[in-house]
Amino acid sequence: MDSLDEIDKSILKILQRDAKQTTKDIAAALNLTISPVYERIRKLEAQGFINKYVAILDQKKIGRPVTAICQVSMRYHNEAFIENFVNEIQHLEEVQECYHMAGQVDFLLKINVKSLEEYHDFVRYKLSKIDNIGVLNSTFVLKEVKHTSEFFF
Amino acid sequence: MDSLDEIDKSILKILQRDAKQTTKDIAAALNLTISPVYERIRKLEAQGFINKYVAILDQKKIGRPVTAICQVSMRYHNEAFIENFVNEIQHLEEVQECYHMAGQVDFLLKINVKSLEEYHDFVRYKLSKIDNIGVLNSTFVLKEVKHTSEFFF
DNA sequence: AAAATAATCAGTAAATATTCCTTAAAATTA
DNA sequence: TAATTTTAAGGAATATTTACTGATTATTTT
Repeated sequence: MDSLDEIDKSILKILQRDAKQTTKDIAAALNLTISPVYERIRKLEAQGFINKYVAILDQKKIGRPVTAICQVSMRYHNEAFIENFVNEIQHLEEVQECYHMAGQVDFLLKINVKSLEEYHDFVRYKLSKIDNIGVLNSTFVLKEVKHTSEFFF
Repeated sequence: MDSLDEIDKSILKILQRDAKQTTKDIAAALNLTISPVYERIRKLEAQGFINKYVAILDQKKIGRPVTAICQVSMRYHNEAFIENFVNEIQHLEEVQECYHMAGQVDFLLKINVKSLEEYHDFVRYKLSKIDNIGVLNSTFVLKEVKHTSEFFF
């Protein structure tokens, strides 16, 4: 089947915080031996509960301290324009997140760059080049109060 | 020193996509032996370029398909109220991201929940309970167009 | 050009991941 | 209820990776 019991949830909780924990460590934390924990993790991967394992970098340390939120509305709401926009966004490396929204604004984007100048270049030479963009509204993050990739259980 | 050369950047690029690649694999991709790659990774961790390694779960598969963007403005902009808000947010598991913003609105939050009903409960019984909240505006994600934790180089 | 420093290579012991088989528990069915 | 099937857990053996060492080569500094 495809549902999570309490042990599965505990494993996911741990791996969401620290994927470098060894099977041994996790087993010890859950009062189990290595084998069942190992098999459960492989199963969670195979069933698609776990998508991937990634390294999380330090935004400031790597020299990309500027985060902007950009809200975009399309001029016309044709499927072709929407599809084009969605496609173009995939190729823009500065865009970390992009959501098609309900409400006033069509898309909300989270953009990460080195500086305000780089943000300017991004908007002017990349984002604005996409066809059929109507309103485009940028605000900047003063402080990252919280940021996690964890889902709670 | 504390700056990244091209090899470091390549390593970080790889680890941001797939942290389960072995040192051997990465070494092969970069035409190096295991040792230098191994040492560089340890150094990148020690110097704080890499913060952590995490498992990324499948939002829908784990049954949490609703994402909301919630924009919050405070009634009064006292330091004490701000600090309190920031503190309270840390404890709310539904909040995946929270940014203190420049512009019209004080805070932008990304909330993840099981259902609209759960979102209602979150707003009514958790978020609204925080002192000094003025305006509170929610919009919902119709479609996640793009979402990555990668920083580009 | 010589000296000092840093990075890389190659090899090895220890730890971890992986496989396979056995046992126990739970659920299903006769 | 007992027998059967299914599922999860445990244990032991093997493969792989990690962590570390010392020697060698490249690079930088003076």
